[in-house]
Amino acid sequence: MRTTSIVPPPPRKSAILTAALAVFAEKGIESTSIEDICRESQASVGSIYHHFGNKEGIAAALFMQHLDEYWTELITSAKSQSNAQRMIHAMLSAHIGWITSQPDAARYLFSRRQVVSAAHEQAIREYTLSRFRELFDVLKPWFKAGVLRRLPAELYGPLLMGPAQEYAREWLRGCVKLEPRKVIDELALAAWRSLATDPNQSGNRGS
Amino acid sequence: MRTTSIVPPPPRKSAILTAALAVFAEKGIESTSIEDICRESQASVGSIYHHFGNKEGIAAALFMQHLDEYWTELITSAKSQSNAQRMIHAMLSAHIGWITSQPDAARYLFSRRQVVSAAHEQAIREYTLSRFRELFDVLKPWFKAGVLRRLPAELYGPLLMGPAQEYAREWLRGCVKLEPRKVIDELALAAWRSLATDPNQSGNRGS
Amino acid sequence: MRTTSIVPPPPRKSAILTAALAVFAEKGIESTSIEDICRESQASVGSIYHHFGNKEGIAAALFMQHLDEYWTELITSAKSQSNAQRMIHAMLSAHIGWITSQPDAARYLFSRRQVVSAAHEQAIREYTLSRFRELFDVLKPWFKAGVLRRLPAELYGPLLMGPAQEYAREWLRGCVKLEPRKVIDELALAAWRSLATDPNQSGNRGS
Amino acid sequence: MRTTSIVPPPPRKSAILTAALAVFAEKGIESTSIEDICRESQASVGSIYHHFGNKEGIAAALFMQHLDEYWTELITSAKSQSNAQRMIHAMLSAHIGWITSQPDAARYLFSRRQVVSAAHEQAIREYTLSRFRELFDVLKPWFKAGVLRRLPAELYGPLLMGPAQEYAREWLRGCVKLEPRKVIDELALAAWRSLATDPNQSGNRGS
DNA sequence: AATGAATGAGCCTTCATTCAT
DNA sequence: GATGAATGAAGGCTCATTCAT
Repeated sequence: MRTTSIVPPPPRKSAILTAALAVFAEKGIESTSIEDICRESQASVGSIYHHFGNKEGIAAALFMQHLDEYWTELITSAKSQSNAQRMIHAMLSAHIGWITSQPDAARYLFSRRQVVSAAHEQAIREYTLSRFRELFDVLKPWFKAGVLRRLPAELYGPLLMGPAQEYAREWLRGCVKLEPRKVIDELALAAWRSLATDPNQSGNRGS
Repeated sequence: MRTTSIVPPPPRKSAILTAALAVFAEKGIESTSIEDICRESQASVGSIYHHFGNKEGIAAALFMQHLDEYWTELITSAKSQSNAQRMIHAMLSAHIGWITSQPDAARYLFSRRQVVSAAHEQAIREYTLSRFRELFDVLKPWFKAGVLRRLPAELYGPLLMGPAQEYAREWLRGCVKLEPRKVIDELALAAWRSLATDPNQSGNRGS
Repeated sequence: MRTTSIVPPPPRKSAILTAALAVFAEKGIESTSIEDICRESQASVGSIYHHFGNKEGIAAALFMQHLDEYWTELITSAKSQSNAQRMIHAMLSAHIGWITSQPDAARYLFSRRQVVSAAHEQAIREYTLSRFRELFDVLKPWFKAGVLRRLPAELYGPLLMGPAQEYAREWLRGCVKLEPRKVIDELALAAWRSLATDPNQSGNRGS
Repeated sequence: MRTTSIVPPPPRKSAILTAALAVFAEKGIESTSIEDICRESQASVGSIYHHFGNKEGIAAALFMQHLDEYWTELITSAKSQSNAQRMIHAMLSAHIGWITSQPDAARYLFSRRQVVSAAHEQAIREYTLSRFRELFDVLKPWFKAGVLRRLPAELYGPLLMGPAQEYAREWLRGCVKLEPRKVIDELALAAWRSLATDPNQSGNRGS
């Protein structure tokens, strides 16, 4: 009886994705050659094209995978709290945590405005919008209670995540010394103050 | 005697810069070929190399030129105010105003993480840092007066400009309907709340 | 006992041939990829290689099969007549008829100079020559009787079939409106006039 | 004073065309790689693309150039005669002569159905049609005089040139021993008999 | 200053073919 | 018999850059 006690090498397809992420994160999609990915993944050119069709196929698969993980973590963390201010803090914490634990994925998703094809661009936008709405539903009670401010929809993203994104971009580029962990509270505070009706309240009102 | 005693910039050279900005903004530096710039500028390959040495030469010249214009505008606007909150508002206003009036330059500077060569990268970082300090000097009185909060240096950028940058990126990509003008007050408020010791104060304390 | 004592051709194998003919006829052998044939035939790559060894194997099998059908029809039609002019007419009729009823096969055989490998090239040439001789034997009496002209051997093909081939090529390319049926008589007449000793005779002399 | 007594090497562009013709004629367009053309022409890849845009660009330029030469020769030869039968003979003679003197060009134009792109295909068809009409004008008097038969337009090409084309294809493939010169009279006779109202007349009627 | 022909390394992609299951 | 993952050589084409004029 074979028990395959040795874990089989990760199937080619995922090896390619892993390799691609590393190289994409380092040099960007455009500057990454297929050969780079071959070298890093130990796969042949043919194999890559067999699984992903073309370079953009890899980029898109990678993007969707990590985007999904990111959002899931973000929303999960929000749902785990029952107070507006803590929710916001949890999200910022999750955001910074995700970036810290998966810097390559973060670099790939956020650090550069990667040009995934127009077709995928659309899919990504729709996906993002739907997750955003999901997140909004979680926060809805606090909007209704007047704890969080009513604003033009397109401002929520920037106010909530803008500072964190700006910080993250710098950190991911490696030119920031300040530790991410020590920054969460500040970023969360900024987001809270920007979004709260009364920035001095703790957000417990309503509960 | 010539009417203009100062020799006007050679029309070719500036035509090339103008063309380059347009194409760089649209497709990014990497995806832009010299031929693209030829087409757009009506100049020949040789002409471009004669004036700029190589592609990176164009990119760098363009980058420094617009980065300088941007910072000058930002700092000038800050200096024109004598109240912390108004300073912050003026800066956000200048930021959004600049982006609105020069979208291509903004796209080139902010929308993608453009890879200008390592050599210039360093120069750009130093330049940015020095202008940042200049800006800080303008705000220094309010820090001393306790109106603005003392924070880790690397957080000021994100808190002040993060939301605006995040919004601008979206707007520059063309997928935001909300008018930039209508957003300034909110972004300024968010920055103020994030940076002020007491977000409810107007920032006049101290003067 | 099975109803059909002769094992029917494996459906896969013939499905592959059918698919290959369609694609070869449309794009030519060289421009057809194995994957094209897979798509068209619903067979897997492995299956194709199992049955035919390689691409050329398919091309050759297909070529011989249809070449054989073509010649058989041509010769049979000639044999069915007992008068030189009618023989020629019958052949032209068979030629045009075959092309009309099997345009893909005709396109494959005639429309382009398909490059089947040198090895098969030789086999094809020999086969063609032998069938040509067979055809000649049928016409031999009329040569002996002086009804048909003695010419350099290599001219019989062109004089007999040249106009029809030229017409067929155009028709197969789809840029001819004139109906094939209406053209047979003319082509047959041209062939007759070209080959007959006395083009005004009907070809009955001698019988 | 430099007199450039040595003839300057043919400019790159025409060297490329010459080389391409040789290789295309030998292996066909599809089987010819750009590298083949580089080797044969001593030009660099870049040079080729600079002048012709892509492989098809070379193919098209080559095709038009030789097609034009061919037709010009054909029509000129027809115009030089004042008798229908001699005209036909002259055309066949020109056809065979052209093929003999420029076998590579002939192989390229006639031997295989080369796939020049759909766009050029159209241009070629139109060009051919216009030259065909030109040729027709030369023959028109003999049609009016009843010396040449009225037939469906699409049959003239096949009847006039079909046998010659068929012969030429074989000769160009190198598998015909019969000398082209000795064949002209026969091909011309066949064409004459096919097209003449009375194949036994010499075509002088009317003059 | 300006032009554009020439260069050649390098990139993305295709494709026939093999082979383990 | 059938499947499809894997391979890697080869091809078309792009592009930054040089240089003679």
